[in-house]
Amino acid sequence: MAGGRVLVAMSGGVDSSVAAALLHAEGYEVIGATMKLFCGGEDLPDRPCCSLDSVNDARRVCQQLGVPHYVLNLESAFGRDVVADFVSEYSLGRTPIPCVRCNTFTKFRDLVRKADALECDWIATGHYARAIDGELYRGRDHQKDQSYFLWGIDRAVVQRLLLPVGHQTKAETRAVAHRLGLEVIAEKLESQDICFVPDGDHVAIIRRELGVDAPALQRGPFVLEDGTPIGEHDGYARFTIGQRKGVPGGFVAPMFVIAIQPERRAVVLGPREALLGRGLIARGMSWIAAEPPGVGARMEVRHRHRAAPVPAEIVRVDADEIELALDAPLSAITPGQSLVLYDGERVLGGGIIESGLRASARAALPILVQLA
RNA sequence: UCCCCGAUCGUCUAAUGGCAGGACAGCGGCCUUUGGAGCCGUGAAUCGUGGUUCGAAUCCACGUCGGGGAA
Repeated sequence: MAGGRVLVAMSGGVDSSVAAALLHAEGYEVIGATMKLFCGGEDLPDRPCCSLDSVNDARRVCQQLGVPHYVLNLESAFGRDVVADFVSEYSLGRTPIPCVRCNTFTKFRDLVRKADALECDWIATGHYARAIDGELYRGRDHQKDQSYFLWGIDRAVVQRLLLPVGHQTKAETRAVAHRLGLEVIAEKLESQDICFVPDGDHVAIIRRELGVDAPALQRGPFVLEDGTPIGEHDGYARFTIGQRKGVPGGFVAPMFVIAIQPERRAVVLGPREALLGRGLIARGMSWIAAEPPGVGARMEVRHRHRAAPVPAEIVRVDADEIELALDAPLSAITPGQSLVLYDGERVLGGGIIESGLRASARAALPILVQLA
């Protein structure tokens, strides 16, 4: 039976509540903490994430467990490290993952400092991933695996990380919640959307932060790869690589966004095959593995959440940047999204995708285009 | 001012006298701690007015709009 004091980041949802309950049952001295990330002081409407309901749910779970519960204000740091970056990336025509920034900077850096102040030995969350002997692994339930979002955690933090629900499935987590009498939160819905953009309208955040005159929100051309204009869009911040929704129709086959050119406010369209890439470059690498891989190393990589890992080889790597050659082409390699490298179940590290290396037109094609 | 050519879902287009069909976009659902994608489902059109015909998107007349043409 393990022991020690653990700070559990509690959102008020099922996963983190069960994490706290499991650790408490195992004999840890649990302290619950709910982060306040973006409300107070602003005139924003109700926000699910740090709404009173969420804080109250977390508090009620802590009361039920008989453990202390704190609300920690990380609002200014979150605004700087997550929201500002989010807006900045979109204005560059890239597609950020705020959850990754939140994990890297807010949850597993700033919150850890709070844990230190409270003299905690451990830090815990409700993520579906596993931390074992200072290494990070995918969640046992690959359908729920959230390791993709966790590559930026400092190696030293992984060594004191506890992720109890990562060893079970979502259904098991709910079952545990019922068994432990946490009826308050046992059947809460999965969180969705970005926490500070509850209605899914990320453009509204950009507008709020940069104003209606921001270039990313102005009209601009839809063009084909050869430059042929085929219409207008209402702002390139509304698009991401691989997107089909909102693209003009009338072509023989579906058209997708294959590039965004902020300098011309252009959204470039092309057929599905044009999305394929045989390699990619990523920056801002963070290594969790004890021994980061070098040139020639083979591994599996994921270039987006819920994508199956695919085999790849390191072509070039330096302190900050890495270039990979993929065994088979990947679709829609998107600047701003995360690249995560795996050795089987183990997370080696990750970075931010800078660019995809286009599959050659010839290599790309036993392609379809039906419609006789 | 005359002569040609053209006009079908939001878009691109099938149907040449016999139930207006498809693709893309849209909308809804599933999936999902980013954004997407994917899958399932669904609404949507014959430029107008007359005429011929058992029956008109289709043939005829006039009109409207668009493109082209030496008065």
